[in-house]
Amino acid sequence: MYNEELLHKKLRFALQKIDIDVKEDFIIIEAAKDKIHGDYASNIAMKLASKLKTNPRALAQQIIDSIDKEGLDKIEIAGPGFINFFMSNEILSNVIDRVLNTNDSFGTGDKKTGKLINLEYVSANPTGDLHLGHARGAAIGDSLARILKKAGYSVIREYYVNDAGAQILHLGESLKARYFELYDKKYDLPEDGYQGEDIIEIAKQFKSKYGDKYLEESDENIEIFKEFGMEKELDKLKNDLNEFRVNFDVFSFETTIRQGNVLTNLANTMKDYIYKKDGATYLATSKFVDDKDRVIIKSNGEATYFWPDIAYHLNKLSRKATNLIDVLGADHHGYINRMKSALMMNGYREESLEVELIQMVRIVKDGEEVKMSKRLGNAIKLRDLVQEVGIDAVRYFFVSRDAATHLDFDLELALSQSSSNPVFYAQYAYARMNNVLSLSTIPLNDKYNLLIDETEFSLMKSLSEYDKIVQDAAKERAPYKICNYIQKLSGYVHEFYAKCRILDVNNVDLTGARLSLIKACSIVIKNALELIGVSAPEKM
RNA sequence: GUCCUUGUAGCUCAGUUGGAUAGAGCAACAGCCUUCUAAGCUGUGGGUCAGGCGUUCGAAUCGCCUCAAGGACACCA
Repeated sequence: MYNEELLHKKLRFALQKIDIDVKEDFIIIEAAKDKIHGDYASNIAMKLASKLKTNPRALAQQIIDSIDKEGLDKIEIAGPGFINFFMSNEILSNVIDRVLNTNDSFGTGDKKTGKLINLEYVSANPTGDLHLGHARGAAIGDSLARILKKAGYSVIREYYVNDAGAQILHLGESLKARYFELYDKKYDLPEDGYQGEDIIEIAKQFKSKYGDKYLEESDENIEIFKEFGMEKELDKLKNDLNEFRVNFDVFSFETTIRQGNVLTNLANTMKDYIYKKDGATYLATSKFVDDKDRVIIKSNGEATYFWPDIAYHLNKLSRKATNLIDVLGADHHGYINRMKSALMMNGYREESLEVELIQMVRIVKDGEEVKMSKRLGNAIKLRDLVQEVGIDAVRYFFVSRDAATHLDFDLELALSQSSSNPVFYAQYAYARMNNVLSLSTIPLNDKYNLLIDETEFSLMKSLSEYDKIVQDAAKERAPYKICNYIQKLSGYVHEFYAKCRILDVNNVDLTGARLSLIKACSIVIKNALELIGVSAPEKM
């Protein structure tokens, strides 16, 4: 049980004693910002006073009188009615043993029963390399998956491949054009075709597999180009993502989803909301939470992206997912309510789908924005960026801020190995702790009453916050909170390191206790870095 | 025009869901290595929390209005 939990419980019992019954999350314990306010504080007396129309300080006194004071050095009323808690050293140092005993699994939350989260992210079309926008979605999606699991949720990580649309046709034609070029034959690159270098590379592979077998001009062989191109592109995506430490449990293909008469059946079950107008088929999403109806089948008979995607979301739900989370680019904003509406037509709650919008990444170079276009093949690729600045820096950079905020990616800063990068700060803290531990021949001990320096208390309090941070980050779908925590803990580590000499052969007891403390710190830093997919180097 | 996101120190961002004197990191300046890694630490300066009105014991946080930036409003994906 961590400190906030303990105080929470104490407060609830105290309130029960004086016949006040409140909901559990009405009680808020917060870490005090200033040391003169103790270690933790609660505003419960003020919140209750306005409800019960009594004096907050008097109420606070009543609560204090009836609270169990074990483990507390002091408890006092301050300001307008805050209750400040001063924890005993023994309670504060409990966390060290808790970390050392649980090790890697420290911070793991209780299993959330009856919940299965399906988390879809990246889902980039296999028509080219991943660019920075995808990379941010990948880093955030993958980190979120790790955090949710740590917090106790069951998670399925999923990638949706649109292998049935016009984009793949363009890919096939672009590949065909490049293949023809290798034989000095002309095949017009379609206007919307892909011009990236990677297509030329794939064309060479195509040639070495099939030779000149598919050089006829007819349109009939386009399928073979589509399939070959997609397979190669998808392999590349998987490789890049894998190297970026981003993984998936399931790849779902559009062609598989709409196999057989899935869409016909769906049209049947949803027929009450489907109508024809101007030769197109519409879905009456505006009957729910959308602001207008949406086309599902164009007048030329082709399905829109939306239509099979409904089938896909229903498919995910049919696999027992209780919560769907889509990590999408901010430009998909208009898509949210139409998909929610479609799901509601099928009897699901609006909340069964949650969308995390990833705001645009703007690339800035020489003070000016660099425009990206995947089609023209001039986009900054994830692979290139990773090669320049390393996986750790890229992942940390993309995750360290709220997904909803715009991200200016300064190309020069990112492409130069810069010591101002916060990831080094954290890794350095870890490496330092690790170095001291490896140098020492003094055994760890649990004489934590010897740890009385300010910086040591900061570390202990920081460690005991970890459980709560993990839960918060999971609940709010906010991986950046882990980064904030890492910075804070690393800062305390550096402060402690600068102020307190750890290894001292003349004081084995204190040294042993300090070694236990820094061992715990190194475990938690590594643990937290793992949640955002960043490595913890033993040496730097 | 409607909707979404954002607006906090020169720059990049936090701010524990309404709490106490608004915080970090860069950048600037001044210090700290005979001792476990100076990729570090300590200190100084830096603020109309975009602006206004309201809600209450209390607002950067909640509500309304205004301003600014970006995005979305397809028989595109």
